[in-house]
Amino acid sequence: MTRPGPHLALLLLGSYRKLVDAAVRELADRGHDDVRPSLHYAMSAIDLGAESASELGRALSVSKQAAAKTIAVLVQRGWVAVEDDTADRRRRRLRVTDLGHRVMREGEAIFDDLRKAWAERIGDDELARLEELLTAFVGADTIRLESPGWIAAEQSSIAE
Amino acid sequence: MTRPGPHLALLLLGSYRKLVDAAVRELADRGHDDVRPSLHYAMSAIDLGAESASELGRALSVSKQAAAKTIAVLVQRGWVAVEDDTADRRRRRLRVTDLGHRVMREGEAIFDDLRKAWAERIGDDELARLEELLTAFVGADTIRLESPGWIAAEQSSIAE
DNA sequence: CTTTACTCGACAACAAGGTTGTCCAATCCG
DNA sequence: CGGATTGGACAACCTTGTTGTCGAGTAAAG
Repeated sequence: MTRPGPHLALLLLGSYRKLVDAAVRELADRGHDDVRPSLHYAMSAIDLGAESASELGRALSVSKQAAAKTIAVLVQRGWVAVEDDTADRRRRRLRVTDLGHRVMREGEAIFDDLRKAWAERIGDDELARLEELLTAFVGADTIRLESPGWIAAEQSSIAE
Repeated sequence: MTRPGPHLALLLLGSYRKLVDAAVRELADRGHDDVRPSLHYAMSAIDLGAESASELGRALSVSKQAAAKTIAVLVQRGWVAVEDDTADRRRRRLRVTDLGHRVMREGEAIFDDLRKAWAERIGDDELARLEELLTAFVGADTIRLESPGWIAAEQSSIAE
């Protein structure tokens, strides 16, 4: 046992990575190579209404240039399609393809399975309690599920 | 609420980032600019016995080249000193300086404070329980505290 | 001793996922 | 209308990691 503070951070990061690594590995086994969490969240944000690169950037709390790069990857894999916007000819409208939705559904199913496996080990109520505690810490009202980067952008009012 | 599986991953990542962001910010306020967690863990690993770049790489589960880059930063900031090894003239021995130790102690104190603030919000026993659950998930026996990257390396055999 | 194998660390190129800054075309607004 | 703003492309760069290559130093046969 080391100092409790840094250890807690390590535990949180370790749990996240264990979960994500397992999901990425499992997704690869099912034929979807190299699905990064960020790609999943980007598609999710598009589905939730981020129709253009700029909007996606705002939704994910990253620059529009970063969003454009992510979109380029998604398009190249055939998970997202872009079309010209007839109403606003500057914009390029985004749409998750059927293939993209399939990848998302598989990813979600895998995460659900992993969560279930964890629940079986520590108990359903314990896991629910854990999620509750984490939610309380992260701030339930400001949580933006489509984004893995919302924390940094959030107004930082950590208890001190 | 969205699907529980992905949400859990987001909660874990979010909690980690909230904790680390707060610590980095607080450390900056105290005059230690841009202390990345990886720098802290690298110094910790050096203190724990990683005396050379190659050893540090192994301790952190990264390539020796990546370790060398981290060392370069630490040396440039005066947190780590390198000396020639008289016994093995290939090696450059690493040592955390007094200044480095001071930064580490401050970082640990801040993490402890943040943990305490969290404990006050949700209760001491609840936080302890949370740590217990996370430890169980991450795998208590394989945990390597000095490394934020041990998870990925854990079950995928050997590297380098 | 010498040869062969291995290790250490340096250097270079590159990847992922971000960041700024610049620029132009299109749209909005006063 | 004309200026301000927005959308997106392009480029350069940062961080933190990855390979690959290499020469020098050490270890271990033979």
